[in-house]
Amino acid sequence: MRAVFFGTPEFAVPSLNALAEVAHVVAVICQPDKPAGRSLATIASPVKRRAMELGLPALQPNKLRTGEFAAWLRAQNVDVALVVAYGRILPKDVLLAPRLGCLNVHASLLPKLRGAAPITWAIVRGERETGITLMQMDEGMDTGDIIEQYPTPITGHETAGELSSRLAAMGAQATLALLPKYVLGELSATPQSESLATLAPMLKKGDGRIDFGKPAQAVHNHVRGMMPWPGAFTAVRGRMLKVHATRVTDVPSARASAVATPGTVVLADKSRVVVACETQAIELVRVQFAGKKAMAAGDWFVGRGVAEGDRLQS
RNA sequence: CGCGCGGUGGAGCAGCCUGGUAGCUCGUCGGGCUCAUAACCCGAAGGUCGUAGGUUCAAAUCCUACCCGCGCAA
Repeated sequence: MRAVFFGTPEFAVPSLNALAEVAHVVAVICQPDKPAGRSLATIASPVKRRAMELGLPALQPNKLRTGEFAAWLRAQNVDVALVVAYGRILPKDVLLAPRLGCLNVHASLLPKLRGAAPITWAIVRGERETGITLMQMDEGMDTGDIIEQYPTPITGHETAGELSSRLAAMGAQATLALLPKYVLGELSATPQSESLATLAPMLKKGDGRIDFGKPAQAVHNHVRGMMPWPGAFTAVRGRMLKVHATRVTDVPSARASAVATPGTVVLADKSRVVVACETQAIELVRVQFAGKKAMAAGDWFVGRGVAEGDRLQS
């Protein structure tokens, strides 16, 4: 089997490894390197680095819609293209270039959570189950016919980063198990049911801001979902505060009578810091100020950076 | 040269501007108290103040260079 791989971030690396095992990978296509990091140094994407390790040629076209790229792809004479978190919409001529079209590993149980950030939104919305879907790509945003799905439960404490690792591994398993069969024509595909579709839009600046006006469970889901990127945050005493880990709890009965406007610190001692939410309360387990390292809530209190009655600005 | 912050006993911080005995809240260890407590009381150990130079009678504090950690932005 001859194939090409489209992908860019860490999530796609296991699938690239899997593809390299079951196919002759003619080329790896990823997004152009961009300046990143504190010094604005340009760093190669995880997929590009892995491609180089595997000795595979990496391409980083700036534009796919010129017709030029599709022509090049047709000339490669591949059976199939595997697309995993490439980060760009493929035009029709590219989709049709491989003999059997393009397949996509998507990190949700389609038609739920179509879009760029399915893992984050699965956690933020409190889904109990998610998974990966192998599908035939069409021109829509994650609207293609489904070949196979692998479900997995979402535990109550895992972050988007942790779930992402698990799903990336599942994507690799799917590639390993299903791609050869697909190329042999042994698998069929089923259209998605449009009525069940939901969206998982790309994360924007500020999506990480915490709203304590929601139930504690929702705040907890938000914090887990935004971890490690873009990170959940709020502000205390005029300083930006990242929230790394939380725990749903109740406002201690002794304090229940206190003013518990959402966002108010209702308990702060050397062991924990608890903030009122719309219902119940959220214990801030690990936090971080701009320019500082992450610290346990107890250390935050011991250093006198927080006290009962402080307000966190949602 | 993208912007900014920080590196002080094990932890989180103050002190630096206006050089001159190492401070605060915890933790640890020993002892005491209590039916009890992530409680309280008494005592103790533990620090080359990131590194290297410089200025000075004297540097955590002022100057220079470098190393490390981090936030924003991308």
